[in-house]
Amino acid sequence: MGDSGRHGAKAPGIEPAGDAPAQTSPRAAPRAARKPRADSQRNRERLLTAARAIFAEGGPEASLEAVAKRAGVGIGTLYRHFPTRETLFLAVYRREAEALAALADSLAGANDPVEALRRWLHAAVSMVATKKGMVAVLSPTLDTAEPLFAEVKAMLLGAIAALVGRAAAAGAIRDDVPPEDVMRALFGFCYTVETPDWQPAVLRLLDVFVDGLRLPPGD
Amino acid sequence: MGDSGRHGAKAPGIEPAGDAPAQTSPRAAPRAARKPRADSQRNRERLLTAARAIFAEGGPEASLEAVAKRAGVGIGTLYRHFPTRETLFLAVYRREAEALAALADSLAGANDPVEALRRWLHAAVSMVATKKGMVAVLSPTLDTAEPLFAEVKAMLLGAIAALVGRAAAAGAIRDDVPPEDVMRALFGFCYTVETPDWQPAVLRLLDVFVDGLRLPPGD
DNA sequence: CAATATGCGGAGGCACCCTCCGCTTTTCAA
DNA sequence: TTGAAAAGCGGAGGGTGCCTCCGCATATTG
Repeated sequence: MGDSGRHGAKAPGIEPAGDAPAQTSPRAAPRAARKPRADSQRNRERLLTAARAIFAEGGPEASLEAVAKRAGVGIGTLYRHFPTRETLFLAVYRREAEALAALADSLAGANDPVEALRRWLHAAVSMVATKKGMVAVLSPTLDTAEPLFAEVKAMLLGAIAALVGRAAAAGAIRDDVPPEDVMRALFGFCYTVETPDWQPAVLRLLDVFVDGLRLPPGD
Repeated sequence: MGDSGRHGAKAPGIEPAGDAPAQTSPRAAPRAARKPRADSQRNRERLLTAARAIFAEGGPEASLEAVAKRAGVGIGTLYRHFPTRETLFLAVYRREAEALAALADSLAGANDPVEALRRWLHAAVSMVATKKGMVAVLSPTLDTAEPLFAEVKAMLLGAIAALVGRAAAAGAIRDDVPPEDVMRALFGFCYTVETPDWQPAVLRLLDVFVDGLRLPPGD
């Protein structure tokens, strides 16, 4: 903890190659925003690919220097693109969260809302299956108010809330279990993923859990 | 990964101050086994106390050098008593597992076996509550065949198996959920413990889960 | 009290984290 | 096309933690 926040004001990471507002130069500075350098984008891509691979096999604690080496760039480059380990995680796993959110949308019109919830949870598990790091990354930060992850968390939470809400509105499941709890259950079940045969076990647990949510159809 | 297992043959840790068979000296070696040195025992105790405190606040990744410093001993002493981080964890948390096993025994005679299971799970949670490290320590190694933890794992698994077995035998819950799964659920729910209000949430989830295990009382 | 087994402590080698800054490459205006 | 400056690159370096090794101190024993 020495003198931090010195260079942070200048360029704390690079925009995700999206919509830069292109601040019109305020003074005698160069006219407009420059085009991002080609090598920068390329390196960013290589880092993401490398990180995905390294995290997949080494878990989320894997060495960042290994990521840089695998990407064929210097460690400094890695840190410039992704100032923290978390930034890198986020970039790697955001895509997965988007896919899950989309799936929830497509399940929104299902006939049996409980079955839809169950199916979504199963899908979430198999999505996690190939990205061993994802759970370990998201779980601890699920509630740490880490602003970076707010977006991913919100996407998943939104998906769950929609599914749970529909089922509860239909009177098919109890309505006193907040979506946060369902997410906690999902990630929790997936936590010990190192086991042989973990996947069927987790699916079974999820089924039990969903059964526990059900209400008798009568009412 | 260099030359390991060099000094391990000599004294890989110190006996837990229990029943040393006192190998009668085979050759012209000193007469009998010596009494363990007093400072050794004292240091071991101080290390355990320090570790409990450090792990409780810093999680299981906390610095072992911090533990040694807090205990007022050198880092070498720590490693002599507990050759690996896991050894230290084990020593710190074995006591908790024993308490849980005892509780399971005392619940063995309950009238309502499902309620007994539910109560035990709740108790496990509040036991974990004060030892934030315990779950994080046990979960990843639950199935890693880490021989050191086999004992603790077996204790907990035995407790769960007894409770689940009784309930299943009584026809009160489904019988196709192995005790390993229940343990996985328990630890999984507890995984994200950093949240405000995590405890009521976890208890709620466990209730839902137990409900999911139930079978209709008919049959 | 002397002898010796036993345990102590921390220096030191290694890996990783993250920052900082001189040099190279790319972009853009003229 | 060209040259200057912005943008980015790479890795040295300081810090921390892990774990080992070994000379020194001390408890135990006769």
